[in-house]
Amino acid sequence: MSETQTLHAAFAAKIDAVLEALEAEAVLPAGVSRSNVTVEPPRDPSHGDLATNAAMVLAKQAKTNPRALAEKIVEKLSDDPLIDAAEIAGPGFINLRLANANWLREIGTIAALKGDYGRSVRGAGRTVNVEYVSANPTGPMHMGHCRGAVVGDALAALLEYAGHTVIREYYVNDAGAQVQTLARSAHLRYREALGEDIGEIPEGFYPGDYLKPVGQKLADEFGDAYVAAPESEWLGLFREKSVAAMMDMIRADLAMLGIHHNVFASEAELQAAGKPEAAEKWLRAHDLVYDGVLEAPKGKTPEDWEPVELPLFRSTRFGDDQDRPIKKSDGNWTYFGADLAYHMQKAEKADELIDIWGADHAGTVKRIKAAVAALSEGEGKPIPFDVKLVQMVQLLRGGEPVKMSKRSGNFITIADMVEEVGKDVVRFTMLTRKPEAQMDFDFAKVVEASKDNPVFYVQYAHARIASTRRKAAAENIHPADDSLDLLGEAELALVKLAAQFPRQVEAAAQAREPHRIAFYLYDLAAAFHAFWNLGNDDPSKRIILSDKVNLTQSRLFMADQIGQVIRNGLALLGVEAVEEL
RNA sequence: GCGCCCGUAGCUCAGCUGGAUAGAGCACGAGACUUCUAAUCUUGAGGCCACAGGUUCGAAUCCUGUCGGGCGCACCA
Repeated sequence: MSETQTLHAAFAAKIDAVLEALEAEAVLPAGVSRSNVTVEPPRDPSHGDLATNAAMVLAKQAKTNPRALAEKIVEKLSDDPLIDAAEIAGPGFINLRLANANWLREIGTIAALKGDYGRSVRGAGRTVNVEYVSANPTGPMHMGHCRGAVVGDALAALLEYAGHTVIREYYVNDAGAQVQTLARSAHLRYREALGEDIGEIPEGFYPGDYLKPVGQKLADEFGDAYVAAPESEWLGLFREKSVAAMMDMIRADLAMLGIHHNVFASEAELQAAGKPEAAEKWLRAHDLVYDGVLEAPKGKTPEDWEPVELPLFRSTRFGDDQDRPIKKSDGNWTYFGADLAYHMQKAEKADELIDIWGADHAGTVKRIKAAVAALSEGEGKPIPFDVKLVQMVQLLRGGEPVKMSKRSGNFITIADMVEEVGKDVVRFTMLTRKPEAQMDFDFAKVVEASKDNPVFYVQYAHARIASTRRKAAAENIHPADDSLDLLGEAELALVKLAAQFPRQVEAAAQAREPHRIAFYLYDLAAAFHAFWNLGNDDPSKRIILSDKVNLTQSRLFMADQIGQVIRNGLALLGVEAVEEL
């Protein structure tokens, strides 16, 4: 065990070694799968510090009963000096009571590892591409994008912390009809900037004021050169310029949330490089694309529906309800056709792909998963691919829904939100709910400085620790670790919870669920507040005791490490750890 | 009609990929401020985990069906 191995890692390894040994003794069959074995703190603390289900999970494979197997495991653990007691309980749990030295040592481990306490190598450097946001470059970021942006960003940070190499990617849909509309809308604003009265923005154009500066810039750059020119002369140019302007705006919006992507992948470039053609060719060669006619949609048949022959991808082979067109009848690629090629492109540089989508795209998950399965399995290296859907957020203000109208360009933007309630509130609130459940976001509630608001609660715990340190420093007492053995049960209980952080990181990363970190931090903060308040009833339990310098130094040192864990967790969520409120 | 997500305390939500007696916050009842920040804490009450079957040593968790809520169901993105 190295100096800086976390307690969690050490005991997981210990159990693993025992099982390995039992395998060598043929108590367990060779090559038995240990993936279901867990080592974790039991819910009920009276059951000890750690519990493992190893005996129950492996009993069947070992052709014995759980308790008999548990005895063999306990036998190997009982002479370990770091374990005070190993007991078999219930149906075959093994409960471990750890020597206090473990926890005192863990305080030192946190202090030594600092910002790296909780960092894991579990990901083994495997490259994961997380694609998130990918909002169309036709306007500012609005609320609909916010949750996916925050969840994707926190997930990326979490995976990185868990030992993966992470590519944060944004797919820029700069090739479809929507960006042509953008270009035409920008052309209107361009004429407006040159003094023309354009009146009401017509139906079918983007009406938002955010295009005015774009028009002005185009006017400054090109004068009146394109006012009367045919569309063919300016459409491409204006598209490029206005998309670039939109992306600048989007990047600025994302920066307000603390989000920065590594890669902005252009759909137009993807198409210019002939990637969709290459994908189609490959799929046709493997009989996964054929020319066929779609059935009329069931339930409601559109009036203008007519059967047309199109190149179809056999997504039904992979569980989709219908084969899906990759090209439109006008010869352009469908969104799906290009997206399929795009995923192939992402897979070239990653071992694993994750997409974060809004729930309104749920209907297209099957086809894209089918496509990735087809492309990667066909090439003999299946790429794990996951689409995480984030559900809708309903905006409220004092319980009343906030009205928005997309048509008039009147919607709540991310910039509005961050300005009103702050980045930390937006991020933390979005992360204190599992993404697949719908959520309400009430402007009135999230800014309340305590009640329904976990952000302040967690930050307050961190601020209290900082304030205590300042207060002690004024008395010339500073944190020190040379007499940690003065710490009692109350402190150790807190340390035990903090020691769970590395395990929480691994579990959250494996499940791809950053919200678990938020809930864990809430629990840790609650434990700290409770610890703090012990000093109200019993002054000897206060952290600062002027007449007991050694104990004070130790408590300060311990508290600092709790603060460190809170900082590490908040960093994963992209939330500031403040020194005072 | 079909697909996906959700349904856990009065309300808002967790529940660690199937574990031991299902947990927090708010609200409600009872308490703790000459303080290291009471922006906090202690304590009580509150549950047929939507419903019905199934899988097994064991289910809130997995499977099937029913009911209820949300989202989607073009060659749109």
